[in-house]
Amino acid sequence: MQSQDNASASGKKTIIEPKVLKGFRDSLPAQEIKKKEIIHALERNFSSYGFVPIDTPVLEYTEVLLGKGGGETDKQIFRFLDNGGREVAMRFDLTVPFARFLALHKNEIVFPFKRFHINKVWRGENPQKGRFREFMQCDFDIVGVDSPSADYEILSMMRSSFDLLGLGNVTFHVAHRGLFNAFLEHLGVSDDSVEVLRTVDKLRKIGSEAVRSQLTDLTGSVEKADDILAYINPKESDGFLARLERLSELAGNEQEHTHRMRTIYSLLEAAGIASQFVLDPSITRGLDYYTGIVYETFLDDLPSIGSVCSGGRYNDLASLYTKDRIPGVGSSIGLDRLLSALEELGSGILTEGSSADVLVVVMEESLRPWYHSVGDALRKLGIRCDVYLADKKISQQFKYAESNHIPFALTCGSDEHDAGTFTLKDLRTRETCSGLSLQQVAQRIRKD
RNA sequence: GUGGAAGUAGUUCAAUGGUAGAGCCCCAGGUUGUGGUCCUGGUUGUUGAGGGUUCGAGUCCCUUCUUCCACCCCA
Repeated sequence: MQSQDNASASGKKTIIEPKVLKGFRDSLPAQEIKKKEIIHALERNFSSYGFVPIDTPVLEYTEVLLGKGGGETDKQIFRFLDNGGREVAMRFDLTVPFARFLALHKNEIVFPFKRFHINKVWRGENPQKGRFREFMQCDFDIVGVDSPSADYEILSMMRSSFDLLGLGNVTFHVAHRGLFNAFLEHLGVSDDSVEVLRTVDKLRKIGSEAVRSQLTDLTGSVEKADDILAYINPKESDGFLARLERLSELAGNEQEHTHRMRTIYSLLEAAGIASQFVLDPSITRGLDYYTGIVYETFLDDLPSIGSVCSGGRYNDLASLYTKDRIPGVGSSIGLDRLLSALEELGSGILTEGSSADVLVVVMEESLRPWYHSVGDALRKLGIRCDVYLADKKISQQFKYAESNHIPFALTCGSDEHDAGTFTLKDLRTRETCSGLSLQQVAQRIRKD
């Protein structure tokens, strides 16, 4: 604003186009308030399980993020030389930095260690529906212990998280990577296991027939392709345990992983939440570091959006950075995708994002000091209070409140000032109540 | 990275190759010790950007950017 004079003095001012980068976006208050609400709800839930928050730097050494292999040119990560000539990269997930974090701080951490991490990550891939170059990820993991209890607790926390977001209609599809690998070994195709896993992972997307032909190409055998399809397509009628037994048989009566899954399931049953968990052997997760249980989460009311929370057990994640073996199990919520799902489903959890509980209307400019003191008094009573800051007509002030979804207005003039009473107006019903004390005002607002 | 569609006011959309418009929003004013109606007036555009064809381009052609959709990929 101040620069306008300078600009006119020097003729035309050059305007810089206020654009944002491809795949990046601003978040306006209406959006940001909702996002923060979700995050707070999740944080409260995680804390209630004894999880603690951590953070890691946005930038890491490129070699740390890419790992030793680092051969793949496709890695779509933001990387550059910093001013000191260091090769740096922006984190593309929260898991790899966490592994580095564990290796570095393993002696300062008490295991089992339960942490959550909600923050932004960056990937340079092409943006499309629900996929951006900058997005929020929400990770929660238990490391330092390889037990069914830990596996169960992550699942339990996933369920309670969706429940408290008003998304009770979710189904968790779980499988076991170790069991699947045992099956592939039994079948004699373990050499191609990574490719097979990736192909199987596409089942939901490209369908049975396409997967079958791809598997045939991959294994060079129609029989083997059909065997794999038989593994990943369980009978509809079978329940969790019946499916598990069948998978175990197909894997040559595999015992260890089968037993683990049985134990996890019994924990889910004991908690009374087993019905929301489906054994779905087609879930593999494309990532190759998973070794145990893996899972993806689908909204029953909006399956088209895909998985909104996925993860699994990895028993050698930190091995890139330390000789110590640090087992872990964790899960990750795609917050942006979840938020768009909540909006599409019209979830009641998302309020309209009010900036304050009450607006103190400035009826008379001369009373402005008093209005400010009333605001302070209400804040001390725990009320979010907005005192109108400009010199505008009352109608404008009401419009301001409406635009910001502020539910109440305090409309007091000299009469109230002299009498020491307050008039509160409910802006939604337009009901006005006069002669209130400040405590009564706070009480009415709180009751809302 | 590959392919398809689309970009016009803050927003939603118009405009046979012939002067860029409307609704909503926004702003100012009128009326009112308390805003939803009403009245008056007003702002808003390098038609995403750059080039070309044409007497003339929002419209046709090329390039580029962005968005959306699909593929690839998803550590």
